[in-house]
Amino acid sequence: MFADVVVPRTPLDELTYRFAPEEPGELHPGDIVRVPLRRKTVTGAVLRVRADTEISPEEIQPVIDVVASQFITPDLLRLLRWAADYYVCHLGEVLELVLPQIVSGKAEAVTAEIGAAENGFNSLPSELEQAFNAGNFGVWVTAQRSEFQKLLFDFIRRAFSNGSVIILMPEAYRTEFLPLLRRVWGERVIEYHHQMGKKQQKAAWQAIVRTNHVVVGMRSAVWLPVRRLSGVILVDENAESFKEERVPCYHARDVAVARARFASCPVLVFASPPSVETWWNLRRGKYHLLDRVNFRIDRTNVFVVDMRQHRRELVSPRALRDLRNALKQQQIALCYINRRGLSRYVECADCGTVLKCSRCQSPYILSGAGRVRCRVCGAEDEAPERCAVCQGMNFNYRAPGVDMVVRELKRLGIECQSVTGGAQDVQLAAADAGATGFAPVLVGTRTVLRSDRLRVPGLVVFLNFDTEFTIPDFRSRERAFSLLVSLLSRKPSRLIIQTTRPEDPLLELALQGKVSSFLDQELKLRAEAGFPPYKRLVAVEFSGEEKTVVNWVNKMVSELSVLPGIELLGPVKLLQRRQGNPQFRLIVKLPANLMPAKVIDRRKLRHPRIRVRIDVDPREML
DNA sequence: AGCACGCCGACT
DNA sequence: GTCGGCGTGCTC
Repeated sequence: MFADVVVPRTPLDELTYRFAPEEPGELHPGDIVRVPLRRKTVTGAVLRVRADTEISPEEIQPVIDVVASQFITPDLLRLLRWAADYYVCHLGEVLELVLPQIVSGKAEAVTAEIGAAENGFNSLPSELEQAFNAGNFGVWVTAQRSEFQKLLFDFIRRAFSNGSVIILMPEAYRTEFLPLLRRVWGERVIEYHHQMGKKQQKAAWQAIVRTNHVVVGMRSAVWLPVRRLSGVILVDENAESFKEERVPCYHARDVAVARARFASCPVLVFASPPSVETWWNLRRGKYHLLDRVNFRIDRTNVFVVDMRQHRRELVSPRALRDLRNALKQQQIALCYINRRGLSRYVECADCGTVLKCSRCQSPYILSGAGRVRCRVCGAEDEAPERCAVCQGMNFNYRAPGVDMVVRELKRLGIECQSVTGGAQDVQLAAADAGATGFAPVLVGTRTVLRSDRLRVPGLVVFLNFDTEFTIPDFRSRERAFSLLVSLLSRKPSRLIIQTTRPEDPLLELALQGKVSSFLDQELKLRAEAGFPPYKRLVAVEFSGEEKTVVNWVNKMVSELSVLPGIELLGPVKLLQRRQGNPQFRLIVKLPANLMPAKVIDRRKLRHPRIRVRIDVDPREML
């Protein structure tokens, strides 16, 4: 008999080994086995057992022994194949996610045990209840926080009486929900994520694979080889951390849905507002909406400031007044700006000349300590005191960042501090403020908003909302809209939106809470332009010595462009980050119903001296 | 990914 | 005549 075995942490697919049925005992798909590979013994997973093979007998090695029988469940085996096909990677790379390094492949023998049956819970919406009864897959979406909180515990109870529940949520939600979950399910609630330290993570993994639990994690938890998956919950599908940056660059939402489909269990998604992809699935009846997506928004404390009236200012008089009031009342005030640093380009206030890089003529970025830096070639220089053309000494700082805002606010006599780190940073700053009785204005990029998610924010100022939706990226309008709507739904005591495009329908629809209208419009735009969800994008990145890469990319472009139904965007040379090899990025647009691996052949892209990285469903175009 | 093989230059 | 640099290619 022969077994097709996949070895984690290798860029390999199945390798065939032989076994005598009586020797290691009978082998099954999902077994964890030890096999010889080269001159070593490695641990792998059996994907398939069969009676014949095309490989010549002298090349075939025997299975050494079985570490754990039927450890990987059939639904997870299907997920492995799906993920390798979808994310255009090897099975070995996906298996690594299921059997991570920390457990070194030594999985314990497993006992299947069903969670304690629980009584006395409220019944779920009938369709969802039916799905649980019949053991059916389905995706249920809720957009209202109150509704989601009502459903959450009943969904878990219902699912947990049947097997394990995997809950995927960002850190900010975890700090809120974990204590509540622990109060009900005690020890059966287990955290699993990368912030918890290797030792703890290993202990969590071993407990989770032994018996049923309520698992709470971020994206990696979606791959856990739980005994029996009976429900998945995904909170805040717009959270950026659901997308993995390393290969395979999976999105936890998509993996969760695929996994639930193979495991035939329901998925509950809290999406406020839903993503365009989810909205499309709701519209065509693939997902079920449990409530409404639109919000009732109280506009009395929301102000849109037309910055065309205040061209030269970073902070409008209205915002300035409110920030001063907030300081006086010791209320938490947040200033949001989309960029870090001081300024993305500097121009002479007198003649309009833009400071440019001496080497490549790209606009210089003003960084701290009076220096300028080129983001294309990495050159760095002393910031000049005078304009080279007219000798003027006044400069305008366009497209300012966090540091510039801090500088400007301080000049205006506003106590403030920048927040750069994670959510904890702001919690700390807030706690600090509570202790000292003084709350400076907090200035930052997205984290500054995320931090305050769980409480009602005080004053929030969007300093330059334009940069949110004018970025040339098909997702930028969706991102800007969801940022605004999720903030509005948290009802800040006062919100100021500074923009030079107050008439943009995006703003009006957000301020009216008309989520469905916006998403419908967005779907129309995506359909017309041929973007997701109507098309699928795959980014292929090449890096290496410039000349070699250019030649190779051109060759790949000519090979890919002849394929039917394929459209190529680029290639584009990416802005260089510090020193290193130049990177080129090619975006392949394919029909949404095609599996990427059916079109993109990894082996053909390979080149000995070029690093190739494939990102399916990239988050950004650049 | 690792790891061996192999073909070239520098050294005993 | 040997050691070791890394470019190339394979793993059942």
